[in-house]
Amino acid sequence: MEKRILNKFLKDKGLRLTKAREAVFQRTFSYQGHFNPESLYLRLKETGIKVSRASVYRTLSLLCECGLIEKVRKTEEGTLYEYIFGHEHHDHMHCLSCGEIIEFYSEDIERIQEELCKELHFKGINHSLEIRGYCKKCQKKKN
Amino acid sequence: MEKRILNKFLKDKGLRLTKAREAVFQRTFSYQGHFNPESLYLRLKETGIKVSRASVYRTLSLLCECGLIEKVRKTEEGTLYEYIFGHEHHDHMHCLSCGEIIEFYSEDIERIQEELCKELHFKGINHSLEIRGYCKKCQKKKN
DNA sequence: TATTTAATGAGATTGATTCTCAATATCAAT
DNA sequence: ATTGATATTGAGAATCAATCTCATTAAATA
Ligand SMILES: [Mn+2]
Ligand SMILES: [Mn+2]
Ligand SMILES: [Zn+2]
Ligand SMILES: [Zn+2]
Repeated sequence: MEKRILNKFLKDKGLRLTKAREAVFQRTFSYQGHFNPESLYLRLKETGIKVSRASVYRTLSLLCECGLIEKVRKTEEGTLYEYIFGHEHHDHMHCLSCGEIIEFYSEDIERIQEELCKELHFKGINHSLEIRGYCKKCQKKKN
Repeated sequence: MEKRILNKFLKDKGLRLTKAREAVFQRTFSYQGHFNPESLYLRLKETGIKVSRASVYRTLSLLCECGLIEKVRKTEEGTLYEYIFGHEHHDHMHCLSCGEIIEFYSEDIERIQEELCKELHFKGINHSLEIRGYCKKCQKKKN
């Protein structure tokens, strides 16, 4: 399914489905979650697949363009991406201790945001909400 | 008032109130809003005040530590900071066209977040909510 | 003022990302 | 399958924010 989307996207833009792109795509898909370009690059390398960093970056841009993945935010370790195809929109809680990311969704928050936009004459396109703190596990560790 | 906080902070840490720090502090204060290190550095330079980039970065770290400013997020143009002393917590709408930043606050959203954290056994420390889209002005331009 | 120690600036370094460009792979027409 | 047109690749250079190094300078205070 994702492949179909990618194929159409590439064809429409006159781009080719090459081995490098295929490899990055597979690996991206295998994450089904959050990742950064460097870790993806290294995992490809480990597997013995030779794809240059440049191609990794270039392919991730394409995957963003066609809506299969999304930039989440910039971090100290580089841009965090997320595979979003088939995932509903959601927001994140981010554990400052272990890095765990908990996904959540609140209809109420979404609705209130829309109301606020209307009030302020702002045309909202998308948003990100990140709550930073400590996950259950890390709270226990501290005790 | 801010000066008093800064002074106490420096004294407690055995740090000195130097010209470079004073200059960065003044300039930071003058923003009363969002800025990045490079723009601050350039504005200092324009004014004929000689402070190195290194000192700008070092001083901004201190101002963060003592709670007068806060990192908002990393952008293509570097880390975005915000002067927060005396500002209540708020979130942002960010115009993708002109860059304008609209600040807003919703008690309801804050409350729901707390509820969600409780549900998910997450200890929330802080959060950021950014709504991206188009401001009133930029919506008009398009028509 | 002299002494001690923190702070500074210039420039090197790091790390993520992008760019360059010659070599290569892909595709479609033959 | 061969050819030709063109998109893609990888290696390494370039860029840019941020940090680090370290010799020199400035603050604090006795
Ligand atoms: Mn997610
Ligand atoms: Mn703000
Ligand atoms: Zn944790
Ligand atoms: Zn605007």
